[in-house]
Amino acid sequence: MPSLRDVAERAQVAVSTVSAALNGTRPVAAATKLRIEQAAAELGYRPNLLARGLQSKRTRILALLFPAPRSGFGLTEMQFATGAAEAAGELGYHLLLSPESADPIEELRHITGLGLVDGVLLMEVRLDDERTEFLSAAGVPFSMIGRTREPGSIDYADIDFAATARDAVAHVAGLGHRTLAFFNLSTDLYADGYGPATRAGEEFAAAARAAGIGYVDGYRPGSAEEGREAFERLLEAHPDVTALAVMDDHAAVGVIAAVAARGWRIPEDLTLMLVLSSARVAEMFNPRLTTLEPPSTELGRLGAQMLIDRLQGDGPPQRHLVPCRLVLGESSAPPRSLS
Amino acid sequence: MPSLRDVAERAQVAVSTVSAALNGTRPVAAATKLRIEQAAAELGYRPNLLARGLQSKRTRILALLFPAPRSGFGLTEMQFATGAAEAAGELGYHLLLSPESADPIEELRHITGLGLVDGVLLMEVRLDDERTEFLSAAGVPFSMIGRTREPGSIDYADIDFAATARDAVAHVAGLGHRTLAFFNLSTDLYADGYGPATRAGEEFAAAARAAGIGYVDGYRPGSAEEGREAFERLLEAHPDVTALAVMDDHAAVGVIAAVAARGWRIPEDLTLMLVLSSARVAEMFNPRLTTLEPPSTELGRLGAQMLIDRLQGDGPPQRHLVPCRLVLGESSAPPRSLS
DNA sequence: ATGAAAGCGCTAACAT
DNA sequence: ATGTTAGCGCTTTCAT
Repeated sequence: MPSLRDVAERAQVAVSTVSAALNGTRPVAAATKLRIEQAAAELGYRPNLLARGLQSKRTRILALLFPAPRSGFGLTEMQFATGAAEAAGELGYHLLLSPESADPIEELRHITGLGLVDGVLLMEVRLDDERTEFLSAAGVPFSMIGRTREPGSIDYADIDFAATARDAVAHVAGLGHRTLAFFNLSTDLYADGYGPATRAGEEFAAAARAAGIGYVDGYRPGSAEEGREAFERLLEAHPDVTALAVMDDHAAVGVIAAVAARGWRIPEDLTLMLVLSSARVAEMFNPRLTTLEPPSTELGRLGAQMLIDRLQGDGPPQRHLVPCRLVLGESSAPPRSLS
Repeated sequence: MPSLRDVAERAQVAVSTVSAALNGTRPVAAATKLRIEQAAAELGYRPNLLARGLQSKRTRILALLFPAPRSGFGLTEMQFATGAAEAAGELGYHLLLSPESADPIEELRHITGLGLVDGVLLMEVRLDDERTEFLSAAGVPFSMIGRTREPGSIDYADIDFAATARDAVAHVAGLGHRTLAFFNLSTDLYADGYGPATRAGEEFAAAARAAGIGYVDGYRPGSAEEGREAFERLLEAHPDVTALAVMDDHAAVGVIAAVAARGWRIPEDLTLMLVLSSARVAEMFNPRLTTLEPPSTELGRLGAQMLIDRLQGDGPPQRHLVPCRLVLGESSAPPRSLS
C-alpha cells in the first residue's frame, strides 16, 4: 500500500501538502493539487485509517451494540443494523457490530476504551437503561434507536407509537368496528421495561379513547399457546370484541388457531392485525394479515445519521419519531353486524 | 485514557517493558511484571488499538461483507452476522459490518485498502464468485460462509446438503411415503448461481435415488402465488405425490392455500416440510411445519474462527460442512394409503 | 532483564 | 502556498 510519502515524492511536494490537498484542510494551488491528485490516483493511494485515527482521535467507526438474540428476534433487529451500516457508509463511516455479552456495561467500557470507535449506537433501549448513564458519564457520544423514559438531551429515533396507534384505530374504526382489543408483548418483556410494550399499550388505549371506540387490553401472550388462551379468555369476558391487534407474532398464530377452533373465520368474524411486525412476516399467515410495519431500516439509518451529526458538530438534540406503515392484508373487514 | 507511558511512569519502568509485560513478548521479571499489572489496573489502562494496529499491521478487525437485503432475507443472514460477531469477540477480534453496494469489488477494494481490517468474511457466496478472485489476487485473507463451485484452498463453512437431504428423505421414507416432490428456490436465485439452490436440488435427487423412493422436481416457485400454481401443476402431473419439501417459505404459504382449496388437509393428505427455514419461521405456519433448520449461527461462528485461524497461523484449508437440524412440526404424517 | 530510540502513516502547528 | 517538524500510542530492534 502506498503511503502519503510515496504520493508526495511522486508529486514532488511535501507530505503535508499532499495531506492538505487531499483533505482540503488548507489552501493548495490548483496546479499542485492536480499533480497530487494524479499521483495519488496513479499509485492507487488509500489513506490509512489507523494512522489518521491515531493522530486525529477520530476513527470514523461507530459501534452498534447488538443485544443477544432474544426469542422474538428477527428482521427488525437486522434492519436496524443494515440501515445503520448503510447510512454510516454513505457518510464515510464504518459500523462495528458489537454483540452484547452478559455484562453490557463491561462491554461498553471495553469497546469505548480501545479508542477504536467515535461513538456508540444503542438499540433495544429500555425505559430505564443503565447503558445510557454509563455513556453519558463516560462522555462517549451516542444515540439511541428507541428511547429511555427520559431521553433528556440524547439523540434518538423511535417509533411514533401515538401515530401508529391512531392509524390502527382509524383503520378498524373506519371499517365499522366498535370495540378493539389489544394483545401486548409477553409479560417478560413488559416487565423488563421494554419501551415498545409500554408505549404501544398506552397509545392504543389513548387512541381508542380519542376515537370513542371501546377498548380492551391487559393480555400479554408471548407464544402461540398463550395467544390461544388469551383469545378465549378475551371472548369470554368481552364477546362484543370484533377487532384485535396483536404485538407478538407467535401469539397471533395461537389466535388464528383459536378462531378456527371456534368455527369462526378471519376476517368475517374477526379483524386481526399485527403491530410492529414486518409485512414479510404478516404474509406468512393465512389469510395474509394486516400489519403495522415498523420503519426499522429507517430508524437504523437515523440512528447512524444522528450520531454522525453529533460527532461532526453540535446542535439541539435530535428526536425522530417515525410511524409504522399500515400494510393491508386480507384480515381486515367490517364486523359481521354490518355486513 | 491512560497510555503505556502513564503505566510506565507509575510502575517506574520503561515503556517497552510495560509493553513486553502486558503482551508477553519477552521475559519480564515476575516482580516487575506484577508492579506493571498493578499500575495498569489502577489506571484502568486499555491498549489503543489504532496505535497497536498502525505498528503491527494487524488490527484484529474482520469485515463481514453484507449483501444488500434481497427478498428472501431474514433470520439466517442475521444469524451469520451475530454468530460471526460473537465468535470474533471471544477470540479478541471485532467485526465490521460492511454493506455491499452495487459494485462489490469496488467495495472490497475500498474496505481492504484502508488498512482497517485483517481479513474478510464472505457470505451469500455464489458458485462463481468474482469476489473470491479479487481477494485471492489481492492477497487478502478471507473465508466463506457457503462456497464456490471450486473452493480450492479457501476456508469455508457451508451447509452439508448431502446429509440434510438424506435426513429429509429418511424422514419422509420412514413415514411410509413412496414419492417426494421438491420445490427449489426461485428461478432468479437458481439462475444466479446461488449455491443452496443448486446443491440442495442435486442432493435431494441423489438422496431419493439412494433411498429408492420416487422423486419429482423442476419447480421453482418464489412467491405464494407461484407456490399455489406449482402445487397444482405438480398434482396434475404426479397425483401420486404424498410428500413435498419446499425451500422458499413464501411458496409454502401458497402450497398450503392450494392444499386447503382442494379440500385436503396437512398432514393427512400431504406431508409438507420446509428446507433451510428456521424453526421460528416454521412455527408461524398452521399447522406448524416440519423444517430443516440451517445452522446459521454456527456457520457464522465457523466463518470467523477459520479466518482468525488463518490470520494467526496457517495449516491446511478448513472445510466445514454442517447439516441442517430436522425440527419436527405437525405437518409430517404417514401417507393416506397407509393410515 | 530492562531501557532508549526509531518509526508505523498520518495531521497540524509552526516556519518560510 | 508550501515545507519542516513534532508527535499520536504503540511495537520492536538494538543497546546495556
